[in-house]
Parts: sequence; C-alpha cells; structure tokens
Amino acid sequence: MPRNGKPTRDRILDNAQRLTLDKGFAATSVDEVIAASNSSKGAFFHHFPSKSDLGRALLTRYAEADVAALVAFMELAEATTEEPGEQVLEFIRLFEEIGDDIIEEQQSSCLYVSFVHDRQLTADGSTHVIEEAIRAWRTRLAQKLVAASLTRPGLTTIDLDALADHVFVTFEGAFILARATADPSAMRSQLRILRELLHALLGQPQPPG
Amino acid sequence: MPRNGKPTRDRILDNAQRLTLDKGFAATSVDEVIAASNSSKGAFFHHFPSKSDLGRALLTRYAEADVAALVAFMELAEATTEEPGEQVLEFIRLFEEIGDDIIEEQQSSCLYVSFVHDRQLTADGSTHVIEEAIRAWRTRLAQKLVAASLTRPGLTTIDLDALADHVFVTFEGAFILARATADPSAMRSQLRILRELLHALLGQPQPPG
DNA sequence: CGCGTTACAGACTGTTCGGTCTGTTTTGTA
DNA sequence: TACAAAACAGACCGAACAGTCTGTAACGCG
Repeated sequence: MPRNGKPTRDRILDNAQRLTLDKGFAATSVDEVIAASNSSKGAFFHHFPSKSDLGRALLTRYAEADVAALVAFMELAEATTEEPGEQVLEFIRLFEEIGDDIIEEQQSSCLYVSFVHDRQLTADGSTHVIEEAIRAWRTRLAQKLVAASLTRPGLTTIDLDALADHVFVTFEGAFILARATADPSAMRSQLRILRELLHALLGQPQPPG
Repeated sequence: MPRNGKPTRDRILDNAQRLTLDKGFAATSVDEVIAASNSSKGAFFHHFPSKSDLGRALLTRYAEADVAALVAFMELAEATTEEPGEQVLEFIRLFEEIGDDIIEEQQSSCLYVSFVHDRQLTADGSTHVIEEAIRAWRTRLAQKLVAASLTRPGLTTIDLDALADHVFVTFEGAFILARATADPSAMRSQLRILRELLHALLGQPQPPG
C-alpha cells in the first residue's frame, strides 16, 4: 500500500505531530498537514474522517509511546538496583540523561498540553487517554514509593500518590519552562533538581528493627 | 467613558481571558469574545487593532498580576520569619493555602501555556513578558536560597537557579495535572509536596562556626 | 486476466474567520 | 450650547477553513 518509504497515514501522523507540538492543534490546519506530508485532501480524509479523528489518533499514539517509555525505563532501573527508593532515583536519572533529546525531539512541548485545551476532544471522552497515562505513571511510581517507605522514615507522613504525580508535574512544567525561556537544558536541570529533592526526602534507608 | 459598570475594554479583556484559559487563544474567535462581553465589532477593533494586540494586552496584564502576587506573598513571608529558608517554605505555604481558589479562578489553566505556542506572538517579541515573569520568580527565590545556603549545608551543592525555577515548574505542571485529571485539588497537593521536598532538602539550619 | 476494494488526487462548497468601512451616539471641553 | 474627538454599532468583505464529491490509479485475489 505505501507508494514510497513510509505509509501515507504514518507520514500524516508524523507531520501533524510535529506541527501540533510546534504551534498547537487548533492552530494547525488540515491543509498545512497535507502540504507538510506531501499528501492530498483525498488521502487525508480517507485515513481520518475528520480533523478530530486525527487528533484522537495523535493523542493515542503519543500516550502509548509515553507509557512505553515509563515501563522501559522502570525496568532498566529495576535491573540496576533492588532497593525501590534507589530505583526511583535511577528512573529519574535515566530520563535526566536523555532530557536534551526529549526537548529537541518534541520541540520543547508535550502533546497533552495542546489537547487538554481542546473543547471538541474533551467534550467526547477522547482526552481520557491522557488521564490513563497519568494514572499509569502515578501507579507505577507510587508502588515503588510505598515499598521504599518501609525502610525510609522520611516518606511515612507524605502523600505518596501526590509525590508520584510530582514526577509528571515536573516533566510538564519543564516543557513549558524550556519553551518559554528557549532553554533546551531546562528539562535536564529540572529532572536533576527533582532527583536531588527526592534524594533528600528519601534519606538513608534504615535497617529493619 | 464607560456606559455601564465596567469599561468596555476591561469587559473584553476579562471575557477574552476567561475564554482563552478555557480553550486556548487560537481556538477563541474574536466574534466569541465580542458576544461574551456584550460588545460589537466596532468596539473591539476600536480598542484592539488586531486579535494579536488583544493577546499582547492579555498577556501583559496577566504577567503583571503574576509578578505582583510573587512580590506580595514574599513580603508576607518575610513578615512571618526572618530566616530566608523559612521564608521560602512560608511563601509556598501561602500559595498552598489559596491553591484551590487559583485553580477555580483560572479554570485549571495558565495563560502562559496558551501563548508560548502562539506563532504570531512568539515571532515578534510579545512573549518576552513571560520570560521576564519567570526571571522575576527565579531571581527573587534564588536570592532567598543563596542566603539560606549559608546556614543550610544541604543547599551548597545544588543549582539554586534551577531549584528556584522548580517552583514555577511546579505551578505550571500542576495546572496541567489539574486540567487533565479534572482534579481541582492538584495545585494544593503539588505545592504541599514541593514544600515537603524543599523542607527535606533544606534540613536544619546550622549555627555559624 | 478480471474485478472488487483500498488508496489516493484535486476541484469544489458552505461556513467561519479576522478585519474594514460607514455611519451614529456619547463625552469631554470651551 | 456648539463641536471635535472618542466610543461604539453592525453591515460587509476576501481569505482561510474543514469537509465533500467525483474520478482515477494501484493493489489483492480468484
């Protein structure tokens, strides 16, 4: 089915994502997407019944990649150390390492930001996938924090779900900081700060007894 | 000049801000703003030569209020305690207290988010006011952190500018979390987490010597 | 090779958009 | 009260928009 290298549908999705990350979904016109992906009206509306359907497809694909990264990096962290507190710190350190690439690839932006402001997509339940992705991050991290809290007295008085969410919050906030100040290193430095803050809160693990 | 209660220009700005916070600037049409503020095409383009000029006015007004809040709350914190580390913690606690109101007033959103994605406004230097606001937060907080670092050994190895920026990052990230999960308490709980993280990092102040 | 189906191409359409223009009312001031 | 300037009202305009329609080329498969 693909005429050249990549299937048309994928080319449309790739270029639509690029344009949306750059200037937002509402400000990106269908004609622009078509032009950028060397496609046509016919091809576009063959693959996507409406612009909203493109949005849904974009968001779904993006959220899947997001959760996949969460899982992959957590497994890497688990392979590095056994102690759950250390795993969380290592998890953040891994993202810190690729912070600059994330910013470059995503043009200092996150698709979630565009779509939580889209009326159409929030009206039907399309933005639910964002909630699911957030919940995935929260669940996975909170589980580690609960395990860590058994040997880390500093965690016992803390809302561990909120603390888990703070990782997501740091990502989203850092995207905005990076974009607003045109500073690509913001993601890396904010993840580093998050790791240092967490390190201080975790403290030294206490032997049982 | 005002026919009824509030001047037309202010009514336009208020309603434009409401609509922009709700669904983004690009997705908010001039006609909508006019209808919401019971105004007319003539009135609108009398006060604002173009939609971009409305955007600039919105952004400027918003950033001014933002920096004003920074200054006001920092002064309150300074009135509560003399020690700079404690001042930072109290500063965050003050915002934590009104976290729910912030979310409600601003519909779980921040104008900065809409405008960092606007091509037109970023092309000319209009989004520079965002940078200035961010710098104001960074400067004011970093100054406190530097002072605090004299008696707080936990701060000596930390990038204090990045740590100062993390407050802004937490705000922006919390807005997105609150919007995406439809949870108005997210701002409050994230500010609380930030305060607890900072508290752990600051540690106990050491007497000189 | 025949043929239905999928994948495209691009002219076209109705609507909405930002912005203009002409005219009317209100207001500050002398 | 006269009058210029500011504040508004709303019909109007061309461009851009999302989406449609008709037609054609390529493929899968018997």
